[in-house]
Amino acid sequence: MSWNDSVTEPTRRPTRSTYIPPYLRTTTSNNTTPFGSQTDFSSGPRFTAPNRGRGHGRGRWGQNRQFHDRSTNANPFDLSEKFDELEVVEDGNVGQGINFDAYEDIPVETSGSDIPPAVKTFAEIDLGKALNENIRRCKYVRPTPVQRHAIPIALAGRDLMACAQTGSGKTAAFCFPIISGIMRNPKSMSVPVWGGRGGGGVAYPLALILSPTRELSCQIHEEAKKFSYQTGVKIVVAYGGAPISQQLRNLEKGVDILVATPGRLVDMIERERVSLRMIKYLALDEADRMLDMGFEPQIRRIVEQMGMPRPGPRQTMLFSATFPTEIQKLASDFLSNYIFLAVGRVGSSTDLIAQKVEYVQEMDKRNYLMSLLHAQSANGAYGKHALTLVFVETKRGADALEHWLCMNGFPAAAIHGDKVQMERERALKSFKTGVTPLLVATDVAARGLDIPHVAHVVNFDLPKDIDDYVHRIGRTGRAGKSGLATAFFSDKNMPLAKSLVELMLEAKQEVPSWLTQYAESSSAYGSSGRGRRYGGGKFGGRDYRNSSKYNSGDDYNYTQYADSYAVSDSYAAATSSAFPYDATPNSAYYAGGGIDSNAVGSHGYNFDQEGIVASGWD
DNA sequence: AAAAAAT
Repeated sequence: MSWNDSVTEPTRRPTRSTYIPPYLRTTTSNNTTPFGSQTDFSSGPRFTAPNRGRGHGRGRWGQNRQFHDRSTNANPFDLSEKFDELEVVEDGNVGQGINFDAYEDIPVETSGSDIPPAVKTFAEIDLGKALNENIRRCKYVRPTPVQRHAIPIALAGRDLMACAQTGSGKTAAFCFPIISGIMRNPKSMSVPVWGGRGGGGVAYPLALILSPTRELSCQIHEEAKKFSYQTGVKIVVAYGGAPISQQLRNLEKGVDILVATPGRLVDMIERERVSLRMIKYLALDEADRMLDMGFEPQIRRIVEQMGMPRPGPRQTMLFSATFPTEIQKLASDFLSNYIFLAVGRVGSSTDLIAQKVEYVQEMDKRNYLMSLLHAQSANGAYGKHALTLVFVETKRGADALEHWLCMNGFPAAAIHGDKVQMERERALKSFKTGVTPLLVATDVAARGLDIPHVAHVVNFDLPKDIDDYVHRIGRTGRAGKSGLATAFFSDKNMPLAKSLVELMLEAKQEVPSWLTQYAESSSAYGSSGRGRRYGGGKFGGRDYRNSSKYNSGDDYNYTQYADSYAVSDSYAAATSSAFPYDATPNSAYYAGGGIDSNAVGSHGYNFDQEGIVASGWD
């Protein structure tokens, strides 16, 4: 079945309010650069037009063109922040650092009608030459489990609600099909928006990717640029806190995929600089977050009231590591005959993250953290190769703890929503580069951010919601590497006890007996997060449509099975461009320079569970 | 109750 059978072919983008230079009105399908050869720009009617407008008029075309070329053709695979002594692994050695065992028998649940079968290799999917080349450049050898299932579904034009563990390659799972789909319809590909009198024209992106934080949008943009290198597919990012002018200029150069945070996008739509009329692909990253109480009205407005095509003509993909039932119900408004996909233990952390919970009184938290950091430091598990991310509850608390840590000789940065964007980015960068191997963060950093070398996540203040906990600890243990998560549990956290215990049991973690007792007594309050999963260690039943009161459909398939991945055939985790450090063997993480679990707390930790590399753990 | 997201 061809693409066009299942999805309405987009018409040519409107030209009423945009001017498309004649030489761009027909593009060939195999252009490897967005504009074809440079000679196209050596002459032509566009240069004969007088300068006008705001100085971005026709006379600037040549300059814009050059600038654009430089920005899009710059090789995105160069890693500016690569740590010196680590090298990108060569082809053939990829996978060396992956904990293959952890991905054996990974549970997979799919439900919905006519589910396209999963693939085992990228070669089985025809993503096209340019994308295949980029997959090679990214050193992705095999698709990750979520990619194996999600990509065929997306390529078949189907709507998708996908749950996959943190750090399992979700970004690529929705980017590849979008880029591939856009390339299959070269006629619809974007051309520069004509900057007319009174300020710019309207950009008509074909795909929209929304995410809940600015930093995450940036990260998705960076990833997507790698995936779309030399495909001619143009990707622009738009988010708040940065001058809108440059973002608007980027839009004028043409946009196929717009990555955005909601507020700035709405602003641009209201300014009539972006139209959603031509959107064919919509992806919500961290979809449950996007649809929770604070965000939902804004997202609903964007998706339902700002000119975007309806589900059906539009293909919608929702991704998250967690998907509460109530949110699934909300999300189904945006979807049409969708497939539900869950890879890994839904809403659980990966087995790669060792979770510890310490009982610490509020007043003792700082001292406890200090001793923990000293122990790490003495163990060599502190520094730019072993970053520690500390989550706190409030913005004020983040500033206070950052200050206190610095005063006590631990260079820390802090990131939260009260900082201006430049400070936020500076904090993140100094953390990533190891200038400050400590980052104190609010939930702004809880989701999606991929920071290599986060060896330890400390929940200085535990979140109220177990899902937030899942996302927070997911900042470590990424791309098949193991990590450590330590939580400071105080009396305030009683309501979380039950769901925390359930989660830890599901992840085969050792649960302290005091916590089990708390969980049992707190269950009297009837509170278990939203009380919906982690029960009985059984997997499945996550698609709310499968609960009996919803399941009345006839042509409805429900599949629950364990994907068996032979060890040697296991996946090469998302690799080098995004995660340039996979050459580091897992064991080395704990054996040298890593966290020795016995060194980080007052109690000896005796982990002996699957999924954790034994070395260093005794 | 907090956090995030436009100016």
